[in-house]
Parts: sequence; structure tokens; C-alpha cells
Amino acid sequence: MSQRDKVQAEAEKSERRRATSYDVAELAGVSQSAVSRVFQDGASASKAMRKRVMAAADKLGYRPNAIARGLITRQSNMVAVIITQQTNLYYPEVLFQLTSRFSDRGIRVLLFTLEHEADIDSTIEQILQYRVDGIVTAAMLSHQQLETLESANIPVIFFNRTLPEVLVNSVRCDQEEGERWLVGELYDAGHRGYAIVTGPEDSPISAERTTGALRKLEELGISDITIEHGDFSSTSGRRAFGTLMGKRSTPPDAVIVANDAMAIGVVDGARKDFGLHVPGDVSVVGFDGVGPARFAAYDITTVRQPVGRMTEAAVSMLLDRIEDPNLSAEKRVFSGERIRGGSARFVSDDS
Amino acid sequence: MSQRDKVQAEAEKSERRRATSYDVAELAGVSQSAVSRVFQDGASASKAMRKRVMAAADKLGYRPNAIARGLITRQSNMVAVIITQQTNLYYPEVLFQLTSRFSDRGIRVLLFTLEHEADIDSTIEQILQYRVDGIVTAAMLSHQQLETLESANIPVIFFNRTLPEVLVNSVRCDQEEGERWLVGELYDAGHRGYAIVTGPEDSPISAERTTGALRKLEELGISDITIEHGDFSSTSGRRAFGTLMGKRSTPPDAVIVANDAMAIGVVDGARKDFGLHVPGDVSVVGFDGVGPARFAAYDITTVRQPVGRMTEAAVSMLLDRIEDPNLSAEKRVFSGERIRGGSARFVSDDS
DNA sequence: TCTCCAATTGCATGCGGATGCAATACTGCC
DNA sequence: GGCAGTATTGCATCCGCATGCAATTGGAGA
Repeated sequence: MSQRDKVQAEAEKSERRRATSYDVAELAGVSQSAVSRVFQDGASASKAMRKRVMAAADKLGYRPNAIARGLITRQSNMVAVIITQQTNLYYPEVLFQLTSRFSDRGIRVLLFTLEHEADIDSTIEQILQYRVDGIVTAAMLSHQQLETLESANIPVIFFNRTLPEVLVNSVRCDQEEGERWLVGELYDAGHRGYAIVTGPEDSPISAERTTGALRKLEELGISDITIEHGDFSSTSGRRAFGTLMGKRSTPPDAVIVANDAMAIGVVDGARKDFGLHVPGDVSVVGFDGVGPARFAAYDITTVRQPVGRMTEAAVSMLLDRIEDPNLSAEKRVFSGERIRGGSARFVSDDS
Repeated sequence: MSQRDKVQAEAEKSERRRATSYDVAELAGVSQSAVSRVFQDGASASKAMRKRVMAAADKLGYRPNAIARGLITRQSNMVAVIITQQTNLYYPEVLFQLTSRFSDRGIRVLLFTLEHEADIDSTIEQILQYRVDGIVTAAMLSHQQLETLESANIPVIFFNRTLPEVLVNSVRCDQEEGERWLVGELYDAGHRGYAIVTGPEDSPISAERTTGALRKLEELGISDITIEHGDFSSTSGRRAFGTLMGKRSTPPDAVIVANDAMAIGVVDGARKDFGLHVPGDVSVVGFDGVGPARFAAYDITTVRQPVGRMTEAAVSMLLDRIEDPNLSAEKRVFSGERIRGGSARFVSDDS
């Protein structure tokens, strides 16, 4: 290759656009439609044709343009996943699983993260512009927003969220059931003085869990309950424990914490800040069943959300609705896995 | 509204496609180009025009179609982020930060997750089809793949990865420097018998860290070193500690662990499986500086990667290269923050 | 009020590929 | 060999928006 040729090749390489189906068609001596058909699944193309086209495509490094394809087929093969910020150790796992499950089915994930659940307006706007085929949201939507999405024919699956009195698709873990079990176990083991550490005020999950616990406590006739707020982070759990100790004359027998991350903080606070033994002096229970809750130093008694089944359900529900937009709404509720860790005293059940 | 009207409205609603710029143009009595211009930044449009168009757009719920726009402007305003599976507690934080920083700049993130770094071939294929404007990868690419991307004019930023002897853009934390500091501190505090727990074999990060530690140990003339493998998960750390104890007649003075998650596992193993005190009997150091490493029960001595600055660097480097593809390659290396936790004995430095 | 220039607006076209329809090639069978 | 029936292929168009260019409008200055 002469010097001049090299330079020219160089220039072409950097200047030249990516190859299109027309380029491939020309090189292969066939029509553009033929190329298009070779790169589709159901389309008919003879072996000879396929071979010629593939050869030309390889030579040019051709890849079908998913954007252009999406324009004409009216589906992008992308879904949006909306996740809130990770103070909660639980979301990363959900996100990874959703992504890989979608990916296995040939769907790409467009990720949207929210600092606060309130920031969702502009996100919805973005999503609409990108013509995603569907949405999985782990953040709350308003009726208004849901309606907007509905009129745009974009199916939505709520993940651990739901909108009362509206027909929405949702996948969630039964928070109340889980809390009731936890409280029941604590009560049976003789705990009578309780404290509750809630999550952020705008979190529906926190609200459900707290409500579940309070209801069960009420049914059991317990009135010694101190409530304190956290933000789902472990440091906030530790802080909350300190605050609630200030409010009480004696430590609570048990602390019911709205998630595992904060439960870990509560354990730290009890041990380090007050020299209490867990579970000897105070029992602590959380919720989620995240990895760190299983660390030997904490071994939190908790309810583990069946993330695998939940993400699988979300993905398949969404794909079903993309395929058939007229499917009626469905709510799937999973029971959590009950984990008796060492962070709480309970009656042994070798019955 | 009569019964018939209702039915018809119903039908229209579910059948009607999303409004296009033509629909808006027609309703507003202007040309399609006018609508297009109103929805662009630099374009010229009179106030009156803007008002009429916006009114019509609102009425129809019109949103510009980003897909179509991308087709013609040749940029999708999407970037791909490639992340490997989360056994490592560190990636979720990186991912969230990257996403929100891109989002602040009007760029959407298309997420790709890998079980193993080897699965990347099909991922690259996907990415090419979606015509992303750029890539941030926390997984290794081959020269081959890099070349493919280069010839497609897609800038790539390596996150904590790099390709030797090739001009690539990368952002990373200085693993070797960090390990050398950790080892130096341990040595100064009198530790002489060492064990190392590495990450998965295909992880370049693990390799760098291990190499860094080994070099420093060699310089210090240490030869009592036991090496064991893990997979970056905390359970593998605990297991690895057990295995290495089986190989030694006495416990090591210090265990150098390739990341925090495994370091936590090592601490658990030392305490629970062998009744050792940390750091009294054995010191443990990790790497990453993830949240759980800060839990009071572990308080891992570690090097924290400056995730905030690193993600910011990755984002701005990528955007710079999208804007000007001819920018030359750049490698940015950040020093980690040195964290002396309670998991290791060291000489106090109140000097 | 009349020029002249800048700001608006509309027209026509193209981005890259999918698809209905008609033309053509190929297959098996009598 | 001739024919019906099926599988391939090409043609023409369209998806929804951006943009160069020409036509038109609005305004400032004389």
C-alpha cells in the first residue's frame, strides 16, 4: 500500500460514516430490501443471498441501525427502569436482576435514577421522548402521570409500589404480612416494650411496614411504643436509636426497623453507643434480606424479599403487556422469606 | 357526551398513535418545520409561533420523538454503561453516580450488565446497533473490540480498567499505590506473617491490587505469605480465610484482602470460625471504601476510591470526546483516600 | 412612507431500514 | 416439457423529525 493510499484509507476511515444497508446492498449487488430481510428473523431469503449479503456486511462492518429500525417498527426494544437512590442496599440487586433478565430476552434497559421520588416529572418526560416499550418503576407515580403513560400506550409495572383504587400492574412483597410475622415472633418471645424506626416520610414502603407493625402491636394490646424516623441509611438507624433512647426511661425490649440497612445501624448504636447486648438486652428486626444483613456480626432477623421471583414476574408481566396491550391489570404479591437471625430473641420452634 | 361519542372517543384513544409534529402543525395551522424549530434550542421562531405551537402540542400531548430525532442528527444522546455483576458492593454506587451525572447533562444511560467479563462480545454488538454516543466500561475490552468501536467512532472511557500499550481513555484509582500504603502501615506496626486473599482470576483489578501488595512485601523482605483466592463476595472471603488457615501452622499477623466485601468475610471467619480477635490476633485490610466497610462491627482499614471524582471525570471526559472526537487519549489516575479503621493494628501517628 | 437587512417561515429532501405488492425464479409433478 | 404453486427478490413508500435554501415578513433608519 503506497503512502498516498494509506493516507487516503486513513481519511476514509475517520470520515466515513458507518455502513448502511444500502452500502451492503451495493457491494453485494442486491437490493436494500434484501439486506434488510437477511437481518430479520422471519423474512425469506435464499441461502445464496444470505451468504452474499453476510459477506458484504462483514467486509463493511455493517450493523443494522436499531434506531432506524425502531422508527419504522414503532418499537424500540428498550424499556425504562426507574430506581430511587441507593441509600437502600436493596435496589442494586433488583436493578441488576431486572437488567439481566431483560437482556436475556433481547430488551435493553434505559436507566433512570431519582434522588427523591418527587423528581419524577422530568423523568417521565424523558421516557416519553424515547419511545420505550414499557416501564418498570420502583418509584411512585401520580394518577396524572400514569394517565399520561396510559394514553401513550406504554405499559407500566410498579415494583413494590401500587396506586390505590386504580388498575395498575404491580409486583410486590407483602410488607404487612412480613411485619406482622416479625412482631408476632417478638411478642411470643416475651418482648413488651417496643420502638419503631421508620424510613423517609415520602416512602410508601416505609409507611406500609410501619402500619403493619403498628396494627399487629395494637391487636396484641401493646401500648409501649416509641417511634423514630430514619432515612433508610444505616447511619440514620444509629442516630435514630440514640434519639429514641433519649425519649425513654428504659431501653425498648425490641426495635422494629423499617429496613435492614437501618437495622444494622440500630445494632451498632445499641452496642457501641449504649453498651447494650443484641439480642440479650434488645432485639432488633429489619426488612429486605439484603446481603449485608447476613454478615455474621449482624445476622439480622428479617423478611427477605424474593427478589429473583419478583424481578422475573415484573419482566414477564411487562413483556406480556407489550405484546398484548389489552391484557387486564394484575397485581402479584409475594410473601417474604422469614429469616430468624441472631439479632432477636425468639422462642425456638423445634416443635 | 352521548353514549356513541364516548365509545368513539374510547376507540380513538386506544387506537390513535402518538401525535407527531405533523399533527401539531396541522392543528396549529403552521408547517411541520415550524413545529420542529419550536422544539429545538437554537432554532429561530417568533413568540407568536411558539405560543401557537405549544398550545397545539399541549392539546395533543405531543412529545418530540427522540428516536426519529436521533436518526437524523446522528446522535442518540444515549451512552452505554457496562458494569459487571454486583458481588462487588462497589459497583452499584458507581452506577448510580454515573447515571445521575449523565442525566444532569441531558444524556440517557443504556445499561449493560455482565455476569462475567468474558460475556462482553454480544454486549458490544448490541451497543453498536443502538448507536450510542459513547461508552463507559467497567469491564475489560479486547484490542479487537476496541478497534471495532474506534472505527465506529464511538469514544470509550475505561473505568478502573486499562489496556496496556494502547491509547485509551481511562479513569482509575491507583490500586498499587493504595496497596503499598496498606502494606507499609501493616509492616510498620510490626506485622510479619501475611496472607493475601485475591479476587476472581479474570479480574484485572484484583491482579493489580495483589501485585501491588506483593511487590511492596518483597521490597520489605517478607517471605511468609499465604495466598488464597476468592470471588469478591463476602462469603468467599470467609471461606478463603478458612482455607488459608488450613495451610498455615499459625494464623497470619495480617490478611490483605482484595476488596472490602471479602475483607468483611475474612473478619467474620476469623472471629466466628476461629475465635480470633480482630485486630488483636489478626489485622485485616480491604480496598474500595464501600459503605458496609464502615459498619461499626467491621470498621475495615481500607483505601476508599474517590467515586465522586472518578465518576465526574469519566462523564466529562466522555462528553468532551463526543463533542470533539479528535481529542487525544488521556488517563486520569486518582489516589484513594486512606482509611485507618479498627480492623488493623497500626502505629499511631500523632506526630 | 420607502429602502434594505435580518428574522421567520415553508418547501423539499434525507436519515436507515421495514414492508406490501408485483415480478421473477424455482420446485415438484403429471 | 408444461403447469400450478411457492419461495425469492426488487420497487416504492413510509416512519417522524431536522435542515439547507428560497420566499416572505417585520423593523429600523432615512
